[in-house]
Amino acid sequence: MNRTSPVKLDDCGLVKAAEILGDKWVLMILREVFYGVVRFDDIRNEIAIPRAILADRLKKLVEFQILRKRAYQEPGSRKRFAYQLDVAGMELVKVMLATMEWGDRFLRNQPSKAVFFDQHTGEPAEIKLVNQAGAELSLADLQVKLN
Amino acid sequence: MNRTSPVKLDDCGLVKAAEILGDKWVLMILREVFYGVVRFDDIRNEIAIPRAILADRLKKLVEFQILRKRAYQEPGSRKRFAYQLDVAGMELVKVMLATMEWGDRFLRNQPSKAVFFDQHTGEPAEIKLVNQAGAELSLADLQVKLN
DNA sequence: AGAGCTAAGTTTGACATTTGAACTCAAGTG
DNA sequence: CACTTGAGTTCAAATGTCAAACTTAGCTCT
Repeated sequence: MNRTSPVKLDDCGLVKAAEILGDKWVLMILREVFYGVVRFDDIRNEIAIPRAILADRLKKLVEFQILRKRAYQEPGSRKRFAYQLDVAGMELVKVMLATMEWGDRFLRNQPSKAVFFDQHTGEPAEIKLVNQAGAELSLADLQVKLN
Repeated sequence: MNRTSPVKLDDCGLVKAAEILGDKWVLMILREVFYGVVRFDDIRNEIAIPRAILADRLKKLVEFQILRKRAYQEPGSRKRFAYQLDVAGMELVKVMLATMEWGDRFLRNQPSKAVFFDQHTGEPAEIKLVNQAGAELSLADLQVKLN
């Protein structure tokens, strides 16, 4: 039982992350982009998000270099825009997969419809909390140290 | 470039998770609880959340069995309530740590103030995306299969 | 060249949520 | 018994969200 947390809000990555990722539309947009749905109207059709909100959130995601906006042209079609994963976006893969797994397990109570594999070996890929030896840990095994 | 995602919204754990975790206050409340700050007014002092919002979010978190509300009594003090992690809440550890790491790296651009260790061996604990052999994978190594 | 279509937005005004401040209420304490 | 404290509720004002209508630029068709 602590009365205060050991890390100040300004020094906490989770707090900073919450300002962007703590929004249901942001998470749903990112889901689409991870699945390769990258155009304004395609995203809108998928998740039924209001246009103004989608425009606003995409702008934010681009600002934070989670997505980048690129013009592209399909053969025989006019120029359009695609919102692709930028560096910070690609590195969200662990957050996204951990969240998806948790949601499947505790909110859907069903095995995930989408399973991810190492495309080189064909083995299933997993998110794990491990020590240096590779042994899996749970919350109770952890200890915090401060820098 | 896909026009639609391979998984329907209703079948997606991430979409369900977004309905709860897609809220900045929920993430900040959970941060506090993970750090052992578990009382209404203590949480409020830490993160400056409006009372009405805190009451509302705690209620939701209890409904979804992420937290549970317990009366307890400190010696020489009156009865109070604590919001502790429930089953689904403990299993959020990977989501929380992955999010914290990402925030430290891409939004703070600094090493995390809090580092987590395996308390049995003293080794640092890490969140990893791995194949069955334990080799680390990145987004580009992944392939999706559908159930 | 002009009319029409389409992707990607912006604007609008109604509706819902959030906010900070004030209030409540029950259980101890001096 | 008056006072404090933890854990909320209630309230009006500010802010955010929504669906529908509008805008704009670049093709395409004739």
